[in-house]
Amino acid sequence: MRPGSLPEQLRAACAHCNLVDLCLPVGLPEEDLKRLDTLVTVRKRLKRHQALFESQFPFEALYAVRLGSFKTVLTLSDGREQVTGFQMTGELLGLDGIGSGRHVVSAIALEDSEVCTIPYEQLETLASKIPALMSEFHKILSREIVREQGVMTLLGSMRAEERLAAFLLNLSQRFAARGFSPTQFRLRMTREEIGSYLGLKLETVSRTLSAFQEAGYLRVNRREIALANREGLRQILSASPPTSTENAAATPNGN
Amino acid sequence: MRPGSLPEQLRAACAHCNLVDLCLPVGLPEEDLKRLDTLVTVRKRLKRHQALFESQFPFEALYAVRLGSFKTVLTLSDGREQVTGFQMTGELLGLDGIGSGRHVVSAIALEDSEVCTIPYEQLETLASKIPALMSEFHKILSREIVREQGVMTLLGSMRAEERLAAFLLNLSQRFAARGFSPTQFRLRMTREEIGSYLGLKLETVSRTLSAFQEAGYLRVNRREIALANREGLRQILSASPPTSTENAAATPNGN
DNA sequence: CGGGATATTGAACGGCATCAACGTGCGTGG
DNA sequence: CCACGCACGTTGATGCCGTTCAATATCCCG
Repeated sequence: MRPGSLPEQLRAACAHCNLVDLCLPVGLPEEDLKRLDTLVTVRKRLKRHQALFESQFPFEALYAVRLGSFKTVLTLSDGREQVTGFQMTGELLGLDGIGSGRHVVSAIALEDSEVCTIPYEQLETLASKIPALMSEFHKILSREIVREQGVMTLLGSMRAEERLAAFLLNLSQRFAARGFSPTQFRLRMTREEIGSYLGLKLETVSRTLSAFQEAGYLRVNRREIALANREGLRQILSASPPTSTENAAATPNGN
Repeated sequence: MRPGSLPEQLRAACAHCNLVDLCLPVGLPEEDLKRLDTLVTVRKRLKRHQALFESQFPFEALYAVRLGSFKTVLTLSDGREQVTGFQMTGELLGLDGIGSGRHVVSAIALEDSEVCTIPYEQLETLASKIPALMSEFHKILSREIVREQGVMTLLGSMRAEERLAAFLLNLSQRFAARGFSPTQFRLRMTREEIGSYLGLKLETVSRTLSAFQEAGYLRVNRREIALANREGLRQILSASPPTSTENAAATPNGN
C-alpha cells in the first residue's frame, strides 16, 4: 500500500504499460487509466516454480501477468491435480477467489515472472465509479467462462490428436496477439503439465507431438515448436472421429 | 419500462419471489430489491425442448430460472455437441454472452419452464449504482468459473464411476438447497445429456447407474433416483484409481 | 393403442493409460 | 569449465476402460 518509494516493489503505471490494450484497462480513456494507477501500485516478482497464491489462501487481489507465464492448478481432495489454465502477459489471475473469498486454485510461475497487484476491494470501488471499467471487467469474467466451456468441450469430446492440435493453435494465436511469431515458439510448460491440462498422460502428449512431426505438421525439439502446417492442424479439429472413408487417402488401410 | 398490465408476460417481482435468496438478489435490502424489480419486468415461458436463446444470437439479457430447468449446449464447428451445464431454479443463464455480445451456447428447456428476463444494459447501470448488487454479480460470475473448473477436473482426471458419483452428489445437494429431498429426485435429462456433460457415452452412463444399483448405492428406475448410500458415493470420489488393494473388501476378487 | 424416443444389456474392439527402459539436455557444484 | 546427476522427454509393449455396434425392452405421448 502507501504509494511513493517502495523498496523492492516497482510502481505499476498502467498508463505507460505496453500491455494496456491486452489487459484489464482496454479502451479506458487516459483519465481513468490514471485512477486505475492509483490502486495498481505493487508489482511482484516470482521465480520459476514459485506460487503467486495457493489454494485456500484468503483472496485479496487480482493479478495481471506483466512478464512471464503461469499455470493454475486445482488440487482434488485425493491429491490428484488438474491444470486449469496457462496465463500469459496481460491475462488476469485470481478470478476464482471472488466467489468465496478464498482462492480455489494455486497459481505457479512457469518461468521467472512479474505481476501487477490489483487489490480487489479497491477495484470494486473504482469499478462502481467507472462504468467502462466495470463493463470491461464483466467481459473478462465472461470470456473466462467461455474459455473454460471450450476446454470442457475439448476434454469431453475430443480425441488426443484434436486436443493437442487445439492447444497448439490456441498458443499460436495468443503468441501472435502479443507480437510474437505464431509459428515458432517455446513451450513454457512440461509435457506433464500439458497433459494435465488436456486430460492426457505425458506419454500421450509426447507421442502425439512425434506423430504430428512425422506427419509434417510441425517440428518439435524439446520445448521448441515450429508449426509448419497450421491449416493441417485446423483440419484435424474439424474432422470428427474417423467415421470411415474420408481420410482413407491418408491412411491407406482403414485400420 | 411500462409497468402495469402486460398481455402474456407477468411482472417479475423479485421482492416477493421465493427464490430471492438463491438468485441474483441475495442479501439486497428491500429498497434495492424494488429497484431491481423495475428492470426485471418480463417473464418468459418455455415448453420442453424449446430454446431460450441459441448460439450466435445477439446477447441482450440474462435470465434467471424461475421454474423448471435447462441445459446449456456448446456446438462445435463439426456438429458435435457438449452439454456445458444444467441449470435449476434461481440459477442464471446467459453469462457466456457478456464477453462478445453474442451467445456462445444454446439454452434449452428440459421441461416446461419459466425465466425472469434481466436486460443486461440496465443491469449494468443499476449495478454501478448499487455496489452490493455489483459485488454479488461478480461472485456469481466467479462461482461459475469455479464450477467449470470443477467440471474440467472431472473430465480431465476422473473415471466414469467417479464422474457419475460427483454428478449425482451435486444434483442431490442442489435439490436439497431448494428444499427438495436430497435422496429422492427425478432426473430432468436423458442419459445422453448426462453423458455429454460428463464426457461419456449414454451406454456408459446407463451401465454405471446399473452398477451403482447393483452395489447398493442407489435405486434407479428410468429417471427416478433414490440415493441409498451417499457416503458410499463420496468414497468413490475420494478413492483414486484402483491402485491395488484397498477395496479388496468391497470386491472380493480383484476383478 | 401404436410408435418413436429412451433405456438397458451384451460382445468385441480400440485408444489411451500403464509400466518400463532408455536418451538427452541442463543446471549446479566441484 | 567440465562432469556429474537429475529432471525431462522419447519410445516400446501390454492391458484395461470406455466406446462402438447391435439387439431388445419399456415408457410415454399423441
